Amino acid sequence: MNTTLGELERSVMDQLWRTDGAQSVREVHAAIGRDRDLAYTTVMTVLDRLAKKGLAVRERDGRAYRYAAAQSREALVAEVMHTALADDRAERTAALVAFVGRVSREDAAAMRAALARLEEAESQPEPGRKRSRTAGAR
Amino acid sequence: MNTTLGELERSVMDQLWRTDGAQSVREVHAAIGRDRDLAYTTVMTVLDRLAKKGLAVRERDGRAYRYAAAQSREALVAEVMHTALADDRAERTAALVAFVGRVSREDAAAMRAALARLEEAESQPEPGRKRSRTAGAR
DNA sequence: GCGACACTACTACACAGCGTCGTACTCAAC
DNA sequence: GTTGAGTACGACGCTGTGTAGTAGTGTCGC
Repeated sequence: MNTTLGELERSVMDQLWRTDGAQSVREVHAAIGRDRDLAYTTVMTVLDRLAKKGLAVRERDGRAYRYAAAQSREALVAEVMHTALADDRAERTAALVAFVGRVSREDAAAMRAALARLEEAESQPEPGRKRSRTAGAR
Repeated sequence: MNTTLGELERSVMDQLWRTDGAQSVREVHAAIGRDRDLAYTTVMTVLDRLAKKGLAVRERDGRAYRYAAAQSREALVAEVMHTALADDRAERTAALVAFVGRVSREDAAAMRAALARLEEAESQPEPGRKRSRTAGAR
């Protein structure tokens, strides 16, 4: 899946993420159109392309379709970051080191916490304990 | 800077990274040409575009130019990963958590080590100690 | 000094992705 | 059956990328 989004595509995805449930083309059009003047069909086309790329999913609602983001924004970002990494072990490590080397203090703290939780989860593989854990999409 | 590379552009960058010093168009062409049959000027054009994008730097060498990668592969990967992250604090954190949540064991270890070194470097800001540290580009 | 060479600069063309719409077709409700 | 909302499909221009040819220019051997 090509995750390189254009500007309008990104705006539309933002709108999908901004709202919880699925939205009709008209709703997305209305929301996006507040800033930019776009034809209804333009938004429809973008939504259609997004669905074809797998970034959005759609469901029938009577005659119309309703669109929703296929995955949360953070999941997509994480995926992009992962695909940026090479396959080669040494190169992955080098890139990760370079990445970590320039994150902000807050970012570093967030990563430490996440890593700690990861370790914790691995060290006690009892399926009985129902930890809330990271819980992918919100 | 647009870091979305095409396939050939990526091959050329790989070749630049593979070798230490700067390379002439002819050298890059020869190296790339082992796998694919390309015209000399094709490679030259790509190298030129890469330089215009800031991904490669070139220096005169007599009549010819010699090209080298502007930054190490890991630095570029790290940059791509950074630009993937949003500006919004909460979103950054969420994305980082999602990212960390699906790294391999080795990746996690590498990140832990890098974070530890980061912390260590911050906790003792004595400028006297010349630590070798991560040493950005190689 | 001049021609052969080696390079670079400039230009071009096809194809794909994205922004942007228009038009035709299809149902359901009057 | 007419109308209105919505979808499907096609289209056009622009930009980026893969690919390469041709012209211009400086260097080197004779």
